[in-house]
Amino acid sequence: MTEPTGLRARKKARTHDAIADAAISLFLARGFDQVSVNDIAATAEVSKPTLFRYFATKEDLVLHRFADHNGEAARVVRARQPGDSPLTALHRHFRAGLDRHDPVTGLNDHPEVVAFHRLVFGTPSLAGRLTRYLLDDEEALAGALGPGIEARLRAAQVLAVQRVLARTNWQKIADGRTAPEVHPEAVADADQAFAQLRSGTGGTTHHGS
Amino acid sequence: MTEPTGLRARKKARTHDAIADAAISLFLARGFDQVSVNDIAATAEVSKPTLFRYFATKEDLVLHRFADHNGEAARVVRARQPGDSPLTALHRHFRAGLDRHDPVTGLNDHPEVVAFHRLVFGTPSLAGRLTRYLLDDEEALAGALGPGIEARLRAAQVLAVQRVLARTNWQKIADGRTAPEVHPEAVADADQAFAQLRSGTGGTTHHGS
DNA sequence: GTTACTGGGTTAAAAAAGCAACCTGGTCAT
DNA sequence: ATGACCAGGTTGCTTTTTTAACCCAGTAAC
Repeated sequence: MTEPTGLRARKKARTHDAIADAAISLFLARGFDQVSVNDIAATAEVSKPTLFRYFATKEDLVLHRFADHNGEAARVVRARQPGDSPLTALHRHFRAGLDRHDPVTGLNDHPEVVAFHRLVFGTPSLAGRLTRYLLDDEEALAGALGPGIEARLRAAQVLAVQRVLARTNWQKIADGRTAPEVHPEAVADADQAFAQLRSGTGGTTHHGS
Repeated sequence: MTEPTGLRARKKARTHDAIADAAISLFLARGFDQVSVNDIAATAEVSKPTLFRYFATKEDLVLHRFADHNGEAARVVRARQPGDSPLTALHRHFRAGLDRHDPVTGLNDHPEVVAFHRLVFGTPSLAGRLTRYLLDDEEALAGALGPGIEARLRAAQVLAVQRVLARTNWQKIADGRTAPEVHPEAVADADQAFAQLRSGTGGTTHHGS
């Protein structure tokens, strides 16, 4: 199961990281629009075509971290334990993210993470493209939940709820509070949110239907 | 006059250095014959064919430092000031090497350099190949000195003398003395050696003959 | 109102690197 | 002596990267 660690793969990963690191650090230092892709390529010591072979657009240089999580909700649903409803699995997964202070939950007070979030939400083109990622995620989740309009609706609701939860947590962090301090509220909010989702669906859709 | 520093050239230089550094440090740690080229390639994180694209033989992994100086004597002669004899130019150059403790003069007491010399002279295949480098150097110097057998003879004598000087200096260092301490003797030895060379040739061959 | 620059993104060709398989010459068992 | 193995070095093929040139959109200068 171990993916082959040849020279090629190792160097590819390093190049990817070098580009991403150069991009993020330049963006954080000077702002998204004040950095050209040429600057990034130069800093990462790769050519421009190489940069675009690793990242399709300038925005993706920032958003690949979210892209890595793409389809995660769908995966969680598909990999859930027999007997668990999709919502239960998603709830557990979000809760686990909270516990490990996963940045995607908004519950992370590392200065770098906070600055990163400010960068994303403070740059229109980034925030814009981020929503497109969410749409993909939503579509995948819908596919995992089943066919028909009902699944799509529920998928949209779930992701909307998660977005609000993350945004709420991030806001509290941005106001200067610490992650451990906010954690209990975040858990309570999540519990309430998922309970509300469940009431809407009745929680009737179980595995192996 | 600045040589173009493109990405390609920079990365090539880095790869070259990475291989050379990996090789030297492994050789110093375990000895020439106890290290395989596979080890070196793995440590430098390149493939074996790549290693051999940069260095023709395993020996060259050690000797490229000498190879870099290849043809130096010839260059010195060709670039000498008008009015200087070849011997004067070579003498001045050797003297300058002494003053800056250039490792090729043997007058360098840095532990790494000493260990490097011990490696070279203590490994037959290395010492052997080193003489081949000297032969190339000799041929180039002969070409710079002029045509005919006379130039060849003088070239051979010059390089032989330099080799003895370097070896003498190195021996004193190997005996535990410091480079600054040995420096005056080294200068005196060089002066005497070049004086002797001059007496043999009469020093009559001047620039712009 | 062109002209010219800048920035995001692409293309084609050539250099460089990786990989796997091979050749050769030694050494060491059986 | 035969066969297996290892180390130095090579070969052919594929993937990756560089390079330089280009396209298109905005925008500042004249």
